[in-house]
Amino acid sequence: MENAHVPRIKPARKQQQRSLVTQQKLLDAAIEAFSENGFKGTSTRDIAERAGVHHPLITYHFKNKDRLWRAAADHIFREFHARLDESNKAHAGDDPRSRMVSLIRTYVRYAHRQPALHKVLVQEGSYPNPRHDWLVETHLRPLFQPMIETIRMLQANGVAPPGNPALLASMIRICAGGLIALAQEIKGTSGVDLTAEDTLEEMTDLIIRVFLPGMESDAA
Amino acid sequence: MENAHVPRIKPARKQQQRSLVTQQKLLDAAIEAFSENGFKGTSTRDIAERAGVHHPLITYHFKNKDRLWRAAADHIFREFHARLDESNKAHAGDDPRSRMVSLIRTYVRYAHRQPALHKVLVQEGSYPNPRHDWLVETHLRPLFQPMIETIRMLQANGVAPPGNPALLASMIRICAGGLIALAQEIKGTSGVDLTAEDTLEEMTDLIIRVFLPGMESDAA
DNA sequence: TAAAAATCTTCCACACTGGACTAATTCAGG
DNA sequence: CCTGAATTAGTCCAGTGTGGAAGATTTTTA
Repeated sequence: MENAHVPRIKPARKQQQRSLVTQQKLLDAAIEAFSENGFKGTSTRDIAERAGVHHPLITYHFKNKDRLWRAAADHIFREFHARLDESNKAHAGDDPRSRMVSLIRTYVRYAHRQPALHKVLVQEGSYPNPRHDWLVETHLRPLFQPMIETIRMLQANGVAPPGNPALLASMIRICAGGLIALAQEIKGTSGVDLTAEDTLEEMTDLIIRVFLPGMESDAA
Repeated sequence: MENAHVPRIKPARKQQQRSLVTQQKLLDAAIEAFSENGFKGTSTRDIAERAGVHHPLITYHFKNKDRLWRAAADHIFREFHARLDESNKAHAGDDPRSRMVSLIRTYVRYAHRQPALHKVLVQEGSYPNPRHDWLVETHLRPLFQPMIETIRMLQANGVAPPGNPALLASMIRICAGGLIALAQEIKGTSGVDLTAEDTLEEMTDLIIRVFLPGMESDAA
């Protein structure tokens, strides 16, 4: 059969279902492993084993360890970003303070479900390296700039305490994500179990009380 | 200082000076390396190279990688504890709020000089492991119990906001240490440079304003 | 159905790991 | 200034790490 008509340059076959499953398993395993042991401390064999697949599949699907790391980080942050957008849309009409409160709640909820969100950051942020730079450029800065603006507005309204808004934003973030990431340690030192839903709620309320002490003196 | 590693039997001869130097170099290098890449991610060869000594010397001076890690962590926390004691002694007569403020300042100052104080904690606290358990038992709990008590007192005085004192204490700590550990990232996302003295000062003041908003209504 | 693409499995080369072991050097104490 | 313990240098090893080659297998498409 010679159908030598227009030779399609790339037929582009569709990706198979099993491939997606394998990739997802590898991503999940990678997130877990990297968040525990950092980039250097994690072996591709460990990841493959956690995922229950043969380790050369990492090369096939993600090229190498570095790209797998980026894919994993990307996965986490995209997912988080999606939650954030949902939250923003749902509370678009609220007053600034309520919007901030929703943002904090969304953050806490996601950090609880996916502690790697913060762990990976700390693991890679401990020293200068290209992965961290990439993370800052691609995800962190876009996420934080709006938050800083919101804080600035809340300060103008007298809801948030005065001071460098970037610092304040970082504090809020680290109080939520950082504490959840250190849940193990906090349990050990003080008995407070941050994996429990009600303790999390308590923590969220405390963050709000501390960082947004002003009334929602909504006037504008 | 504890040099219980070397002489297994009777020290028929006293430890040589150069040995102490080597140990110190190894400890410093180990702190740096472990805080960057975690326990798993750090090779003894890397540590030896940073220290400028041959790697089998680690075996000679510290027996193995695990003991070197413990010695390094011990070094950091003992030093920190010493600073804390100084501070406590110097401000023993002050009112509770002033004592807390001094404690925060001491903490920030040391975390700035030795960021590994917090980095090592996060690196090892990311997943359950014997080193972390040891750290909690040996250093963290003894450090934190008094702090929680102080917070409780400040809450009674109306200086600190109400809420779980253990959570509040953890937040204060992580706002100081965690932010300093993430200085790299914060610089990248918001341009705020937490390695600069005056920015640090700003951060400290902000922490105090946020977490100890009440007047020092000293009455007792 | 059969060829071709996509996916998976089995292997290999080579670097790095923690630790053991011995030889060489330095230095404290007589 | 000699002697031997303390310390350091130099090698080695068995195990594990990474990345990739090449072949086997499954799925898609024609």
